[in-house]
Amino acid sequence: MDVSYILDDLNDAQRDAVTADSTGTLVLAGAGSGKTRVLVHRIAWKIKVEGLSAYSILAVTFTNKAAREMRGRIEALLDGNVNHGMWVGTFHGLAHRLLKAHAREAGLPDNFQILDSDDQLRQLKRIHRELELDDTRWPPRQSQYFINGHKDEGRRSAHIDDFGGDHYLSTMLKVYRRYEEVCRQQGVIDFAELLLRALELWRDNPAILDHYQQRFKHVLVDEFQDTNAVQYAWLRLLTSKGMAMTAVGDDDQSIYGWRGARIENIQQFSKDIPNTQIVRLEQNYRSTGTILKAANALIANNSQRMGKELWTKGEDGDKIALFAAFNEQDEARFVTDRIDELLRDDYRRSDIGVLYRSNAQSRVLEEYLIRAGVPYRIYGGQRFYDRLEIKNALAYLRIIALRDDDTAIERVINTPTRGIGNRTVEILREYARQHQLSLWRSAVAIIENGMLPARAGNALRSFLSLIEDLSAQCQDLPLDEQVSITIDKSGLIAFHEKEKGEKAQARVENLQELITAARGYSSEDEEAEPLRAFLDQAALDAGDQQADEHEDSVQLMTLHSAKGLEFPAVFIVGVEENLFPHKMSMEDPERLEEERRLAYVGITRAEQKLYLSYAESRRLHGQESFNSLSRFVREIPNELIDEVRINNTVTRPSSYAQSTTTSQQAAAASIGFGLGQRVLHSIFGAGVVISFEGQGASARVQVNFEDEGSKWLVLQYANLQLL
DNA sequence: CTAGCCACACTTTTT
DNA sequence: GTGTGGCTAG
Repeated sequence: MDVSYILDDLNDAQRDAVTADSTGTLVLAGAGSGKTRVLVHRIAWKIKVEGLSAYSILAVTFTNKAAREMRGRIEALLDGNVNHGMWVGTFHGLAHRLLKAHAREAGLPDNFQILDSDDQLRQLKRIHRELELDDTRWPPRQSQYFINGHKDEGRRSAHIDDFGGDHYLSTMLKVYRRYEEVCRQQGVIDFAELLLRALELWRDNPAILDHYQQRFKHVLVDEFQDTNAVQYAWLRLLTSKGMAMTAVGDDDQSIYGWRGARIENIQQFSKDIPNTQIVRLEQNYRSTGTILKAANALIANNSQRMGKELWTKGEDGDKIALFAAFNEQDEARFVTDRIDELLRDDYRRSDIGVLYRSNAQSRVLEEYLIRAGVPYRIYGGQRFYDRLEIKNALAYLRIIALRDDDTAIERVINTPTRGIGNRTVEILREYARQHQLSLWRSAVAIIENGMLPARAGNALRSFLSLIEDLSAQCQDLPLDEQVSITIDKSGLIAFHEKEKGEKAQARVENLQELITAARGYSSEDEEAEPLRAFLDQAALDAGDQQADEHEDSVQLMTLHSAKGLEFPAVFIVGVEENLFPHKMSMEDPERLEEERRLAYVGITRAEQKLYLSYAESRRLHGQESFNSLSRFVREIPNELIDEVRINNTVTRPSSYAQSTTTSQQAAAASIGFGLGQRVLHSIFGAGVVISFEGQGASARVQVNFEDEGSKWLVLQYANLQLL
């Protein structure tokens, strides 16, 4: 059999990775080095050459998009049917599949529902109210972060020590315990729970684990640097009897530490698995030599790397353009002007990516792009199935599928408003709590008992019959008609139509789009009831296909969402201290390194042209601030950078003390300090002013002290002396 | 119970 | 600048 097509067109390192015969194979795949290709070809190699059955292969990714792409490419490389029986999916999707198959053993009801982060937060808000916690002192978001953080590490409330009643910990624990209880009662599980339960399912049921261990002989993991503790433990458990595992990842592109990703898992891998072969993919097929040199130089400032240096056979290409903007408007103008120039040079709009650190930065860019008549698309942002109107529609469908879905009832019992106010819902909740019933059953009981005032009772009764009517009408109809009837009869369409503003129309359109999505939906699992399957899929898939627009447009996105993408021309805007690296991440060296990896991700998105820009003065959240050029730019060798000179603005990127512009000078004069000014503080000693913001009494300066590191000081109280 | 007003906060995001 | 949530008047 001719299998040369599997290895042709691969470089030596890629071939090593594809054909490696070790128990553990760790592929350190640099940006643009053909990572997915290696994964797909390795699967083909295992099947076609080593004779492994597709049935015994498990491939795990983080996003549905990556899973889809992998499946598509496997099909393209092998003939369509060969991959039948192969498990390819996201961690969460596979966990869901396992739990559906073994719900009882996992301690879950057969019809358990997934609680997405939005519903989780709403639930926590309710718990906070129930426990009479003051929202300002105890923000529900914090509880959410606390709970998810611990679950990502595999800890349930019972595993956490409150150190003898520490106030913060014991309060958080109280919330965590109550949350676990409510979830159990309602038969819902959140995203972190999905993974944790799947792990416990295997850990506590040796027979089930054994079944999957017999089956999966080779496990492949994509974006391995993003795995958290539970995901890694799950993989280890599955492969603990010496099955092969291939992990593909890049420690330099680990940017999700804040949501539980453990970069250490990469180092751990070769320690845990005897006979691990490490393959480095360093040849880059994406970017010019200049861009790669910049990326290499930047990332070399991080400690504790596995070590890797990108190179290309291609040309050095253009230098990196650096523009010092006067303010964020000037920066946006620079970006739009250059985009115009690129478009004149026959770049397509979709060839251009504009990346920023935080979402708030997109507004000004959008204004200027609109003014210049350049179509753009904001990539990422709110997902289709997360939109308010879509979640409302799905809530109705969920109630139709299962009356006892409390989360869904809470969401739409008074949306659109129908006279069921807080008081009535409170009575319902109380009744439900006391009698251990779902909200739906409580509502039925309360009406029968006549426990409500006439008006509220009528309102509630009409809600119940609305659902019953809807349910009866939807019986046996095709999925899209069920959706169509539901959004119409529930009054959601009318509700959103009469909302004011442009948003109203978009919301109605999204609801129409949901019908289209339902029409196009077909479950892989033909046994499952279509509505149920559709709802599960909606919970696990962001549905960004729906949000796709097809007009050729410039792509705007955060640096995080740019990971995995590439563009012939890339702009990275706002390369300023305090913004990028973000001020929330500057104190902690590990988080600073993660910011640097984010910069590395950004730079390596560019194929040919890279533009960096920063603003000497920036208005963000209504506050004006003055920041210096990002340290990340200063870590790029000078000879790779071309300073753009426009309007007599000349900048020297390599030092803090830059030429100042009039506005900065004026602001500096008004508070008495400029960037680079040496000052003396009575306690902290000598330091240098590295940025400042605000005016008058609220003016603050950031000083980098020689001994104490950098601190923000309120000017009024700091008593700084000029040196 | 609802609507309208004001205060407040605000990194990054997938499932 | 924008969205969310709490409070108050009708």
